Amino acid sequence: MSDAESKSLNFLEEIVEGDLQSGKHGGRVLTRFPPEPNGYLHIGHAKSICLNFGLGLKYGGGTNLRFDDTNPTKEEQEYVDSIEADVHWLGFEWKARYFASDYFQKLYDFAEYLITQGKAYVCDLTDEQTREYRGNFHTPGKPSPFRDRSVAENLDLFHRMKAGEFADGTRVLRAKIDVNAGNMNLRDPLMYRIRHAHHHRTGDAWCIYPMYDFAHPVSDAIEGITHSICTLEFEDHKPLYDWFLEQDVEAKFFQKPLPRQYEFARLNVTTTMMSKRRLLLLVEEGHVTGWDDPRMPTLSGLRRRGVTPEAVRAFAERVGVARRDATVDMGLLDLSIREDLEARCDRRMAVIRPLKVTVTNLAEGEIHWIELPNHPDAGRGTRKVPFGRELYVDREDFMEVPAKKWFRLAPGAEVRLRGACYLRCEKVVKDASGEVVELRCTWDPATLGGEAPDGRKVKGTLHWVSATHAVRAEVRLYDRLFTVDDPMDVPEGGDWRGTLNPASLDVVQAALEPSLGEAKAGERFQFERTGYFAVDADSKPGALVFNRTVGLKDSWAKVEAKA
RNA sequence: UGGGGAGUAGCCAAGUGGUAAGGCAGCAGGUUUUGAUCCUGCGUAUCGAGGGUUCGAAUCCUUCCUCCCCAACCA
Repeated sequence: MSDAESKSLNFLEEIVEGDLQSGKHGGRVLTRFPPEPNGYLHIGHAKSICLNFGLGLKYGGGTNLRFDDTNPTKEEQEYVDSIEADVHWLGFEWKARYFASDYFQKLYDFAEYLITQGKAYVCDLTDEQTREYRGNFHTPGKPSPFRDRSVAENLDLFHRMKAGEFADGTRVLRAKIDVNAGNMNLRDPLMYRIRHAHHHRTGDAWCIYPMYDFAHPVSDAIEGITHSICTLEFEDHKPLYDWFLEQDVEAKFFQKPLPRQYEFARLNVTTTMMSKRRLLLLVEEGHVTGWDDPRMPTLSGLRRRGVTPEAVRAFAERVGVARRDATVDMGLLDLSIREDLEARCDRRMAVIRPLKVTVTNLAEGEIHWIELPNHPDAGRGTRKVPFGRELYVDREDFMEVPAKKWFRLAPGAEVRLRGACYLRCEKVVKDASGEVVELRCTWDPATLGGEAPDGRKVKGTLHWVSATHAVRAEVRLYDRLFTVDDPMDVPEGGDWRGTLNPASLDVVQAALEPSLGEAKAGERFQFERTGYFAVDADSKPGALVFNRTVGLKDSWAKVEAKA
């Protein structure tokens, strides 16, 4: 990173630094990450987490994890657990963990206060009528016939709502603001609705639940949040956020200065989607194996694929923070992953699609154990790899009619087998259907180790595995989940599911060098010339399973594409 | 036809009146027993468009255009 880049602050950092300088919050910085526990965290949330926790860390403050659990019909403990695990995995520690439901009593007390101030009223309109009265962008709203109930009546009704006297949907508590406001959020928004539902934390203690717009600012204020950061779509909720907090005119509920909301653009990434609802559909309809399917943009999916938290954080850093809608190329995530894995992974040889090679001038049973470095950087140790008469190379590394600039195996061509020797293809064996099933080759014993004493050069170096020593493993080759940049951009009447990539998963039986036989779930390797792979949770000794985390950059593919 | 945002190279993104950072992608080389990594070089971006203010504008004013969000008893 250059100096110029490291010095430029994003607009939120500028705001925080400005507040720090003016002493607005007495030098305090407290942010919060407020997920609703109704789904798994995805890469878009990662941006928000890195932003919120990053600000807390950078300015010596902290960040609260607060579950926004105000809707009992959608939220579950399972999601609470996964979210906590994901935040920890990403590498962040919250200063405190709260639930909006921790504040149900305080919220209720404040609502009661607003009623006594004539700022809130109980409304008996049905949801349909409420919508009608609210009007739309072009027509002003009409005041609810219940708008002018007396404080005493409102108080009584509100108490009885809480006591469970009324059925779901029969009454709501509304803020009395402005039924004609251009900002629809201000047309007497709902504060409470009746829901005789079991809440994952408060059980059956409540049958009225606060709405987000009421609960969120109040929760922020209770916790003493200084900067409440959310995404752009909440921008026109800000007047409401401020309105609620400003109604505490006697300062009986909150301490000043009040928290302030700031918005940034949410993250979009090509060839995937962040909609929790649609992600859920992918799971439910079986397009993926679960929330942690390695093709999912969820943190649990990325983790299972073998992505490290460091890579995700680096990605979030690169993506930046601004207020304009943006869609980042998935390639940027790939790059961040490769960059991280390049340094940390030991190298191994694995043949993804085995093609048999017989070294005809090598005696049966003659084995050379070759010592190979674990990493280009010295000091990372070595391991031994057996070289014998029967080998496998990747089918992709052989071309019967070589293309221009093809450096790999072809009839008569000589290549290097990584760490072993020079090898020349003498004969191609095909089966009845014409498919190439074996290459008969000769090696040059003088090149043992991989270099020719006579100085002759070879352009291609191939990975290989001894067939007699190979460890078999299932390898899951993952690719983009969708075939188009924006899966939602489908023609009229089309279904986004139609853009799902039918080849997003390719399962193959690979042949690995024997040292990989001991690989444990979670371990990561670079399979030389192929990509980065992680041992899947499904993996067992004797039945190994590897996930392709990301492929290596492939400049041959580019040459080929241009031809 | 209401309210709120945003428009800087293919994708992100700095810049806040003094004459356009950086990253990614792309292109061209070099090193290389991974066509990986690494290294070097390469961009005149009508700063959405027009008009204006100014010695000077991506930055100020003005008109216009385009895109995004808002009419859940969701968050």
